[in-house]
Amino acid sequence: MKITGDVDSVNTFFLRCPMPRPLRPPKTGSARQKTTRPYHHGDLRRALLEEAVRTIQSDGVASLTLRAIGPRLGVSRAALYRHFTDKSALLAAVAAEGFRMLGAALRATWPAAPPTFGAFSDMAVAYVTFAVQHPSHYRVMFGGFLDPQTSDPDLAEAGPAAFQILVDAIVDLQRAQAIGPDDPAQLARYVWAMVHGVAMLTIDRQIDCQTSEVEGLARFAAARLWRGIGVGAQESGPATPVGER
Amino acid sequence: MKITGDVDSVNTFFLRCPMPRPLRPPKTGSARQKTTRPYHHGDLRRALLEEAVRTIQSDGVASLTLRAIGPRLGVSRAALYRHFTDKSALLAAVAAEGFRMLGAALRATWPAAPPTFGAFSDMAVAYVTFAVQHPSHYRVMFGGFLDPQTSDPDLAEAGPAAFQILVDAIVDLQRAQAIGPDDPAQLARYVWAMVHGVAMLTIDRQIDCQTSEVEGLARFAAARLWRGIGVGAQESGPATPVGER
DNA sequence: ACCTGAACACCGTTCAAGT
DNA sequence: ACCTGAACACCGTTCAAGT
Repeated sequence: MKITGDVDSVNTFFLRCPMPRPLRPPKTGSARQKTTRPYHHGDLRRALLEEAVRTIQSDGVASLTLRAIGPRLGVSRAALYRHFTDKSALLAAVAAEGFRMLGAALRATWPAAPPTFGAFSDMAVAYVTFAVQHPSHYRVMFGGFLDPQTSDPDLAEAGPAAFQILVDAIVDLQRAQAIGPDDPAQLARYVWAMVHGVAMLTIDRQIDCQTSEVEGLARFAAARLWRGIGVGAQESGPATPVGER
Repeated sequence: MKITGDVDSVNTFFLRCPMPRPLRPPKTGSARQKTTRPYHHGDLRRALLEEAVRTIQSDGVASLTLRAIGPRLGVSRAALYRHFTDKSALLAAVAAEGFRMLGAALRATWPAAPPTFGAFSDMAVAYVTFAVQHPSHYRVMFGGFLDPQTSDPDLAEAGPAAFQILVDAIVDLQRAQAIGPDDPAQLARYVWAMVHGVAMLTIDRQIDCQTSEVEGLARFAAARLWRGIGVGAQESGPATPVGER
């Protein structure tokens, strides 16, 4: 078998993206204001969670250290263990928060009625956009850091709840006869895998990371997805969606 | 907006999979045979690489420790640094090996001629199957452990080479007029995101992990993908592919 | 109730010294 | 050339003791 296709194309979009990994922002004075609340912190749990997300955002999950985050808030390093039993509990809390945010973003795109291709496409874009705008949350949610079996109850509820929105949307579309009668669970897995794949490859910097281009790919994907699963699909989805280059 | 869809369905396939995380196999006698080669090891680099993959397979990437792997081969812990400059170099080597294996698996499914839906579907299945059979490699390749910018040259070549096979297949299909004239790069991103999504969600245990069911989903996805991107697609792809439940 | 400081058992990595 | 043993600067986590 001969390899023929345009060899250049791969180098133009695989492993390219000039955006540098953002550096930790300079420490502001507020990071050490133990003067105002030397003891009982207002909402230390919340503050620790936010500081953890901030750290992941700037340095990556790998270099998140529980030792550093307490002191950065003007608190001892053991203080964190009053609010999170261990590192995986902290990550589970980040993931649960992420699933809740993702769920809200998806829900916001879905109209009461009628379900349309436009709304479906918007939901796909919303999914990918969430991942691009909150890569720290997304990577914790899907980076394999969490034990998928026995996590904390908060996470065990938030994950499925977010996914259910996708299932519900598909059921809505089926009821409106906008898509065929395939097993909705299988369809949901298919659609989920699609948006998840785009999201993951994007935040891993393996496809374009510019927001506009990502939306273009998401809309392209949604249109192809629709033409694939739609009834009389050849004409109901846009042939050449926005964002194509 | 009211949540209506069958609530049960989510619990039946989100976060389910009884298969326990495999435990480290009991140490065999061969793991400590420093008697045969007390000094100059035959191919220590290769042995270290394999031991690392074995460790990731059983304990996960997170608990891969460079200290442990040398001694497990009957060698001091610093010996590894003669062959890999640091941990990320070791992971890069695992990833490069994985990309080469993946490339070979994909190439094997693609016939010299003519390109068909069957071959396209086989390639999708081969991609997902590779990930399921080599989850350690796959997670290192796509888990965000590697710096996508400046990795070692071996990896920088192997990754794009594997991806190019996908691009070439799409170009072949376009030349045979089996799929439409969309930008092949965009199509390749789309197809790649699809199989990557299925692969990732599967090895993260977020969708079914039984091999037969995964193949079913992969074939389902390939069929829907095809109906979406195929010319006169409604009749050229199988309406109800193998493995649907 | 919530926090602190010191401690324990780990890491990745280095380096003078050995063969 | 390749390997070793000890060392350094880190981790996550615990725990008696403080307020």
